[in-house]
Amino acid sequence: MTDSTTLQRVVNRRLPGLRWPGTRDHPNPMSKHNFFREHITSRIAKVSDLPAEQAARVLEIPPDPKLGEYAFPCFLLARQRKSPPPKVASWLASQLLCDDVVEAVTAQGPYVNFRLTASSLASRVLPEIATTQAGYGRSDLAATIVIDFSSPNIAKPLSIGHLRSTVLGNALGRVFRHLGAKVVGINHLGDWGTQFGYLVTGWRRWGSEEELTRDPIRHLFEIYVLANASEDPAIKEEARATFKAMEEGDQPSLALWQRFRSLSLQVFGRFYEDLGVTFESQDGEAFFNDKMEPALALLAEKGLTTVSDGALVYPMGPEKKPALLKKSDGSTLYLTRDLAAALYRLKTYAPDKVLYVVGMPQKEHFRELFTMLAALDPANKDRFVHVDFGQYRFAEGKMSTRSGNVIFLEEVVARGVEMAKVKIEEKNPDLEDRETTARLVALGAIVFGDLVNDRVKDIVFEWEKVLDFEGDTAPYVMFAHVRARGILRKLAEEGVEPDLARLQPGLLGHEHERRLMVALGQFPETLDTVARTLKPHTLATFLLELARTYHRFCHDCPVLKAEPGLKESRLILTHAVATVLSLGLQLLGIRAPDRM
RNA sequence: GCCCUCGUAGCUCAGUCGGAUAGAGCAACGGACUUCUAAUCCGUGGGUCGCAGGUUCGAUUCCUGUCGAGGGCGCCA
Repeated sequence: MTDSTTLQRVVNRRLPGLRWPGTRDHPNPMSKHNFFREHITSRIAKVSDLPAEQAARVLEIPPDPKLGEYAFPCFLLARQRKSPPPKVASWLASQLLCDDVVEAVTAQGPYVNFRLTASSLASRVLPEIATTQAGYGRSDLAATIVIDFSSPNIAKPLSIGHLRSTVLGNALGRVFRHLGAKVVGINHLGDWGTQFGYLVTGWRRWGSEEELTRDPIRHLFEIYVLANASEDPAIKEEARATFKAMEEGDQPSLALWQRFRSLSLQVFGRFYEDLGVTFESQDGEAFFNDKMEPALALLAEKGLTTVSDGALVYPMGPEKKPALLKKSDGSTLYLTRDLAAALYRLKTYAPDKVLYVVGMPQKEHFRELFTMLAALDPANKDRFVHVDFGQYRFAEGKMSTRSGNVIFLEEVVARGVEMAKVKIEEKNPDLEDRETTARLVALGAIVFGDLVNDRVKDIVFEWEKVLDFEGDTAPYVMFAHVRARGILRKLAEEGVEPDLARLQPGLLGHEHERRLMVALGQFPETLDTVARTLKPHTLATFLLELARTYHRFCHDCPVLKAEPGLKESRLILTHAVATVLSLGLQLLGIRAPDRM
């Protein structure tokens, strides 16, 4: 019942700005329903005969908030009227009178700037947040979205490289769920292949129950490395034979494999729990073992495959560049498994979109896969998206598992937690449950430090940066949240709770207060941008900006000691900020502590 | 050789649809805690947006070329 055009319809109605990679249209993200925007553009339309829709398309946010909340560039209008833009701007400004929404209309060069009244800002934004709470910014995107993410290899330790796919997929899933989509998270585990022949062979020679209990992944990895590095042809031969036997259902070997798999899942599970990562399915490559032949048959039926040098290939594009589906010895490949998996997912979940959160190096692989899927069914054309991302590297060069210069996730977390404990000792030694808070802070810093970067870029790994808790970091955002919670707590002790009935919107006219409200009002649009671009870093930078403004507010605008009326109003504002900071972090997979 | 991505302050990065004097953080220097947590705030210095063309009233943004970095290119995943 759902196909990509249905989604596009749904998306266009609900989120006009939502554009999926690979599509041609560039609808204006800012045209999303927004009271202030509509108010301003409808008034411009009334006096200038420029359609409101067109005015909305160019209405922008001024570079300096001092200029106002919105700005209308007059270049288009100027051309229509054959008159210089600054002249048109001052004419337009003179035609637009202030009202209870717009406090000042000023022409500045070719722009007309609009400054909103504090009372309209406050009465539009604050009640909405107060009533919707953690549901603020929710939408009803009626779509099913499958997200393939994290997908580590079993029996190997997680490295910092696994972090990207995991946190990106998690954040995207959370945002889409918030926007109303049904999200199917899939951990497509690397749990099959010749490597497991080596692992089982190695285990039979060097395996130790004791070591396996103590640190399963480390032990299995040692064995794997040992077996792989071995020059002994007998080991190589045994490994090959073992895997072949596994494929044919050899019970003793499969039992071992099953055990290693579940031990790995247990270890990964602790990390996923920390990050609030959940999956609807953890079916890995092995699961698709028996689903490849039918998939290949489907392709063959349509005459899409050919045989070349004894191998089964799919010829790509006009140059017929072959994508290899079956080796000349008859064994299958990564692409074959992904094809089977994709078809299975289509059948099982009937998704509108399937996102693969996988690194940039596999771009070509997905291009091949998506081309084949589109050839099978034209409806698949825009359904599949490779959410690609850059790699972690050192300033000196690349990380490489083989040469051993990798950073393991476990170590990053451990050092982060230690660092956070030192910081707590120094800043807030009376804090209860320091272990938990230190963990939240460290994990937040690591996750945020990743997500704050545009995913297409490589990330230079530096310990000092990962362990930094000041400046543009998760702890900075968390601390703003902690300050807000502190104020709420103090006032609660006085018996004062945030109460919309006591909001006096006209009093929140301080520059910091205005900026806070503007930012809070932009939260829903920010979520749409994340969904549209599949780039959570927009939300991360939004949160930094909101936190920064709130820290300034804390510095200059006392709540407890404010006059009656202003005090209650600032309390409501503080509550709204706390709500959005905590919600925003949560959508990134980060839990915000109440104290730190 | 062909294809993909990136290049913005000393360093790490933002910059929305092409729009106003290109913004943060770190590092450096100078200020602000008897006050709701100073993991904070304020100030100073720091830029040929890799380079050259093109499109445009207007380009960090779009196009072409070029240089630099990284990645990919039939029997790995």
